[in-house]
Amino acid sequence: MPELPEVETLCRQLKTILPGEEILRIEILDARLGKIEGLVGRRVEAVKRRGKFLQICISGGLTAELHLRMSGRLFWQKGGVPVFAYSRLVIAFPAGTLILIDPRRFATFTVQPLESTPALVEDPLGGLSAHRLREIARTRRLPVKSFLMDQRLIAGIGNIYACEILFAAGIDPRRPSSGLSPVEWRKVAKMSVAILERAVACRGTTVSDWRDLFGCGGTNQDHLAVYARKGEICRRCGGRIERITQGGRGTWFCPSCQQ
DNA sequence: TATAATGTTAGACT
DNA sequence: AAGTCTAACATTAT
Repeated sequence: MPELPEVETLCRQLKTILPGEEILRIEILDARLGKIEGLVGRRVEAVKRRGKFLQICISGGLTAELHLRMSGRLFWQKGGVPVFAYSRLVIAFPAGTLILIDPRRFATFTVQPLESTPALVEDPLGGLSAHRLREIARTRRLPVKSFLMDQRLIAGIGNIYACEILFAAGIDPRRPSSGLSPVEWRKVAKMSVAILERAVACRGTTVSDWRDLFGCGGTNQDHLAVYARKGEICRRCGGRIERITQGGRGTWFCPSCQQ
């Protein structure tokens, strides 16, 4: 479910709550998450985002990393003991309780020493270098849409935003990455930053079930040009949006606007 | 009942 | 060896 803008939304909200809070209790409700040890009694020092990972830095040199994968959601509850369907993890603080909801159970939560997490290759929120993108892509023949979604290359872009970025850049998602011109890479870089920053400003895209930390939906779905719009009219050219499958995922695009 | 869903990855194949 | 593709993970909704 969550891509960079959604995780960034949660991160910004958690930053206003967690730093300084002591971890009072951790409840694991899904054994798939594994054992979590050494956190109770420690204090949250910072909250950060690393691609689609949410990092909670803990006193004593530990970092807890949460990845929501496809269906994970994070809720903040003040007072009471809320019981949601599909609750998988509960972390209690003096100020309230953090709850992981995850129907499909793909989410992961791991605790590691502070500096053991690898640095990102590129994070589009800090701006993207078109030149650098082109350099990474030079030897790769995979479709540019799959390229944008490869987390080892660029961190944070998932299926919705990859489709939207390529529409905004006017590029056919099937093009081999190595075949884009410098001008085209400049468009991709520029649109990646623009699309993601707007989505952050909108607090994410709620097409089915995304909710922020306080249960509110985002508003970026109002800006979607192609995602999940198969058969609908392209607002730029009046043609029809098509859906194809790439790497097992749906890709929506406008064949006449994207060449 | 079959398909697809905002993610990642192990293993197979080239 | 490195790049790319496929199936699998678990569950719900259409």
